[in-house]
Amino acid sequence: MTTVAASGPGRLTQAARRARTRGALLEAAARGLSRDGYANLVLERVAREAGYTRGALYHLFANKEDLALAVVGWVEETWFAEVGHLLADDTDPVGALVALARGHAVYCRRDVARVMMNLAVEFSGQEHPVGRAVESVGRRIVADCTRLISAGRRSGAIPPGPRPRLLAAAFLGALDGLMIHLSGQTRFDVLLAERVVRGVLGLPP
Amino acid sequence: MTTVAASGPGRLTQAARRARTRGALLEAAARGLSRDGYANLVLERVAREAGYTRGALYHLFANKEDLALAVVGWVEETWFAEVGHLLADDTDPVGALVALARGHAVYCRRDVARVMMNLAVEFSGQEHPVGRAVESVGRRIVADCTRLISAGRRSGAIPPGPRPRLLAAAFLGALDGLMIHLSGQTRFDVLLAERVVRGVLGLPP
DNA sequence: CCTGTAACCTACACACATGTATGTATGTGA
DNA sequence: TCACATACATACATGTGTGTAGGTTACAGG
Repeated sequence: MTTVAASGPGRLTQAARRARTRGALLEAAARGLSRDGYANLVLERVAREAGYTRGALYHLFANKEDLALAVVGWVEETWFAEVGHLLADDTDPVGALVALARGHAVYCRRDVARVMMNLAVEFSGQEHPVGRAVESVGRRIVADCTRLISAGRRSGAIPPGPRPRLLAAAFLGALDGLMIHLSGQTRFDVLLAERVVRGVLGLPP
Repeated sequence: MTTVAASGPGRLTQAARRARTRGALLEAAARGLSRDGYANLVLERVAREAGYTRGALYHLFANKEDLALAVVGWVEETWFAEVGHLLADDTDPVGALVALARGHAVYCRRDVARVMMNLAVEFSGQEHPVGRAVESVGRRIVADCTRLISAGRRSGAIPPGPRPRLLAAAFLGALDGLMIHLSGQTRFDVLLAERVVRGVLGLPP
């Protein structure tokens, strides 16, 4: 019982405390980035919302940039775990793309979903590590979608048109824009997301 | 010739000087807002890009907020002059909406187009005069589109689905997202914009 | 010309947010 | 229980950007 360290009710091991604090700060930072973006994000507020001070924040993260990068990584992980895995199904490309759109719509019901879109817009055209990280995630998703669209073209399920790479970017952009403007509206989000995919791909309703 | 004031080559009347300087500052600010958004916009750089100093800027505009509001007003004007007037045509609702999408795609080829999207994202959920101005423009366009969609529903040109107000917001959101992710790509932008409209409205390709 | 006014620039004061350095309490292992 | 490391708070230094005040040049009317 030396390593477990007297697991009383309020007693936590160092690693557990660290993980809990880090998680709270990450979550608060994600909410903050969703609301205010990177430039307007003030670390004092992030720390306070998590129940700590900036001291704790700078103990867990090197700086503001490092914190934002951690949030991006965290969002990327959860997104791929909940939605992105649908992109692995190569047997039914159109079905997978539609499922992705529907899944993304559901994912976007959380406020955290705005993080990536916010940062993508804020850093577009800039040379900033956070912007690069966001773009990297975007490129990864675009690449997966491109593969599916190409497969759909070969099988004849998707009609001819712009090349797959461009179509994938267009599809994801339109989907993102849709979800942004529909924030809070959970009644028809899935239906509209599906309509957008089919529309961009040139499929009938 | 007292009022015209010796119109030599370099000689300008006061009002003309003022208008020219104001225009240059507005244009530089619009480019700046397109690139950096509001928070990251630094007035020193805006003034320098226009060929002046911050002194001139503060002589022409009350403050940063006032400058941004002027830019929003300017973009609103040019957009309605070039694209928005298409919304007045009530005889063919679907045709008008498609024309709007195509026109918006062309309009978005300019970098200035990102201004509204940038500011909308940055101030979404905030209580800021600039954000309110942007939202006001958005509401105006949504209202016009809603009217057209309702007309299309009544005439049977648009199939049933979510209520017109929501459909209009979805359509414009998807269109904006599309144009953002397609920036620079002028080869298929119009085609894809049209596909998005038809898709969201539930029309066949 | 010559005086007032408008356009514009330079210099300064202030606010605010980041990052760092230092201090304190709590957990960890011998 | 003692020495040490870790989690976290407080206080300070610095940079950067906005807004303002005081000058300088160009225009306008008598």
